[in-house]
Amino acid sequence: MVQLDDLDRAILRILKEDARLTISEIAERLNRPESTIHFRIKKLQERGIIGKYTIVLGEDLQPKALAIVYIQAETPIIEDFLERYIRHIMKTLSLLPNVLTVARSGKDGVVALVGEESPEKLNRFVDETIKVLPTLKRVEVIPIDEFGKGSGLVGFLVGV
Amino acid sequence: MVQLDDLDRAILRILKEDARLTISEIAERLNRPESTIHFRIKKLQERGIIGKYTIVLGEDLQPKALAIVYIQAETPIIEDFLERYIRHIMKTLSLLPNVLTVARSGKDGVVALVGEESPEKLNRFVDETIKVLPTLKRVEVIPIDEFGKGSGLVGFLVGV
DNA sequence: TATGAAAGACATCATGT
DNA sequence: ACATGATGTCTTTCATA
Repeated sequence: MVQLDDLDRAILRILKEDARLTISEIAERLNRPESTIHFRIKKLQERGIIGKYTIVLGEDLQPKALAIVYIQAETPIIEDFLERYIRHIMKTLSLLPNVLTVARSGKDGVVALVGEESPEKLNRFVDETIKVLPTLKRVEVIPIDEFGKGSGLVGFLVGV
Repeated sequence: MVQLDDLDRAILRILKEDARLTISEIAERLNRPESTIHFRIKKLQERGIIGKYTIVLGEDLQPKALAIVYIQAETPIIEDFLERYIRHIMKTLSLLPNVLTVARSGKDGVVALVGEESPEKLNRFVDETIKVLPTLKRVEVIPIDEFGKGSGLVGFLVGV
């Protein structure tokens, strides 16, 4: 199992806020020697607790209108067809730049997080790209109007 | 407007992959002088196109079972009550560590991304913490079983 | 595992093309 | 936009506890 002490957690929280702080700065904030911070971070990386370092893009590049789209396919006679059809939908959606996330939901479902410049474009996208997919039992669109927690995820997901 | 040329985009893509690469390494990959890369990155930061540098936590710290939970509140006689009630729900959920994201959806809706160690715990959480909220018209649980795109978001959102 | 010190690598900045 | 060089800072390593 994963064992983290207070120092590890403190370091992780600081890096989450700003991964570009230097070891010396972190050391200063936590009142520890640089070599200790360096050692801990190295271990956290080796243990895979720090998965990777990345950037979050700013608001200018983020889509202004977001929605979660839940798709449910009709259950066909042949079970194997459903499986391949779901995979196909996921693959297709994944290739679109305005589809930020694609995930499977149960045997016959797919959820996607979709972003567009405006609510109108978003609706059009859903109508013209998703609702036209054949043999869908259900398409549910859940608009996202304002984040209360985790708003950073858009800048994290959006591509260039 | 946001204007990015190919070099900017190339740099952003590289930093998204690994924000700890040195300027010299990036310069080498893109066959450009270090000074140019340094200049571009500085500009990207100043322009707010690079919002922040952060870390993504590894799988060990991530919840194994995920679901999107969509809550719709009953529309009350007094309009202002709905507004405050929705805000209250969002605030409450935001404080819970296993609630990774909270967002508003329309006038009467809240969407949350919830994570737990196991599907059983996840169900229990939904039953005991969400479904018990008063005056809900609807609670929809969309399980997330497997990511096709954007899987990194869990490690990005999870706390320590 | 923690620490201190020392060596090497790096970012940063100024200047000029 | 690119090149070069000077400077100071940071990372990294290693010896020691």
